[in-house]
Amino acid sequence: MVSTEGEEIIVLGSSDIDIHMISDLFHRNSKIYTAIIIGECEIHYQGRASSKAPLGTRIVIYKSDGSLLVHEGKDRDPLNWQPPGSLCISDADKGFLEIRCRSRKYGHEIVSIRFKRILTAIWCRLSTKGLEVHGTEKDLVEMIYMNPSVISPSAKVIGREVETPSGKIDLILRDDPGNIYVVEVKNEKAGISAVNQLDRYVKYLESMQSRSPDVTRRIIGVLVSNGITRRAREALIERGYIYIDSMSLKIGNTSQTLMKYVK
Amino acid sequence: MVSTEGEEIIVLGSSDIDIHMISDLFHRNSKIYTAIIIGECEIHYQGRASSKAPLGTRIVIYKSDGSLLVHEGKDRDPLNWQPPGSLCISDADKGFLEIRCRSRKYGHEIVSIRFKRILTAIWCRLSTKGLEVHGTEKDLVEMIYMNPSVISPSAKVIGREVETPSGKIDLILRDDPGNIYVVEVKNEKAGISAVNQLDRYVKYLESMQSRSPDVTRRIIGVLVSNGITRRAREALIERGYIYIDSMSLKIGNTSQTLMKYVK
DNA sequence: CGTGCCAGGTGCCCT
DNA sequence: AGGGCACTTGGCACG
Repeated sequence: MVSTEGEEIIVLGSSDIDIHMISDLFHRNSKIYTAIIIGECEIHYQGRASSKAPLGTRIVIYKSDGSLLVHEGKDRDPLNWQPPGSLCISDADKGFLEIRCRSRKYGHEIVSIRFKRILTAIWCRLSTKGLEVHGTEKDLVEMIYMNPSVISPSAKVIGREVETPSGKIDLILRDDPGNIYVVEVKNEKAGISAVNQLDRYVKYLESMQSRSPDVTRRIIGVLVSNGITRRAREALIERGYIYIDSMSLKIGNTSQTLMKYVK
Repeated sequence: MVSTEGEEIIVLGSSDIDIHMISDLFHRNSKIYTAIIIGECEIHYQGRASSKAPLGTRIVIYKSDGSLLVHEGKDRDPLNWQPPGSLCISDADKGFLEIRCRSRKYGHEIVSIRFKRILTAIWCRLSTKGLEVHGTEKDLVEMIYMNPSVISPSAKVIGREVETPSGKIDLILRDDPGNIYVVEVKNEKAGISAVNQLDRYVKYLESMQSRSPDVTRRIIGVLVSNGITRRAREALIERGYIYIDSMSLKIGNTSQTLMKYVK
């Protein structure tokens, strides 16, 4: 058994493996420590869907927040998992370590891991700091919100995160001629669904407008995204909407306007 | 240094830590072995977005398929990562281990991990078997495809995965009276977007039909899903479409029909 | 807590 | 390789 500096980390090598000890550590440490067990195991999952993984060598991680991950030697995503807040019970019966993990969020979900052989088992305290990501869609919306003239020189923001029956509209602008801009922002390459989404918003505003026909304004759909697929662009053009590549905004070209598109 | 059975696994405890050795093993083993390093590190990410993680204790996993994961003590998803096929370069300069990982898929993406302290480092061969998941949407579509009478007693399948400008229609059925059923299947709880999607398909088929007005059939939107949100249900009803809970199908109640909804 | 929706989404399958 | 889409999506923010 290899142990370091006041149980900051506990590492059990293959020569130290005792499944009763592991099972014991597993239960005792789970509130504070993250457990990492590497070994040959079979996995059964039953819940929203179901799966069965044959015997294979995998990494099992049980975090102190109650999330369970089972990783193989490929892919970013775990082979099997259980969401945060799940409860694992380990069991050393019949000479094999078995871990059963129940989800709290999805009451009926269960992952069972049966180890045929354990190569190493580790307990350690990991940080839970998280991080801030920049350059996200929210930032892009914020940028346009602070500088709506990138859409049209005289445009002012008249709405943000506006609720509709079909979803929330990122931004609504109005320029001096009275045109209304419905702006949908995607931080990624826009596909058909983005155009559909924008279309819904425009249609909704048009239907609202038709209920009070005293003021009738032109409603212009604007899609701001980091690229657009061919079919999406076709659908956008067919509906008479406008596409703006987000890169042309990000590089600070704030003088670029949409006036050339508006007759 | 703890090593077992012909390098099936290599475990370096804190007393064995030599960052030059680790850097060396990191480069030498990356094609076959998955590397797991636990220690205090700072992380910088720059790519589609950007992030910076302060000093914290984390697990770094570099899989043999070239995917990189950095996990903290919470959440199912990694704090930082790099997709499969990425290339990591480790560096032991200035007394600190630094790992830089570049994505092939997103050429400009880079994750840099700078270790202040390493608690343990492990190399092992993991399986890459994957698994088959059952109970997915595809299974549900297949089930209805094989047994369309669950939608309407006389219904026959006349289309599957039918391409439209707004996306693919899961199933199209026709019953003896000539009604057309546009079936959208969701394996999860359906929200507004699902209703919008269904609405698009129906509208599209209606527009197709209006082009050839010799045959005019009633087109009925059907949403099959595992639950539905309140607003989605309202929108569905307002448009005159039909909701079927997928559970009522899964439990084998194949005699249940929709005739009560069809006038 | 339900609902809606973005995500550095990822992974799969199709053309 | 690009596109469309499901996912045991996860995670967050808001009513």
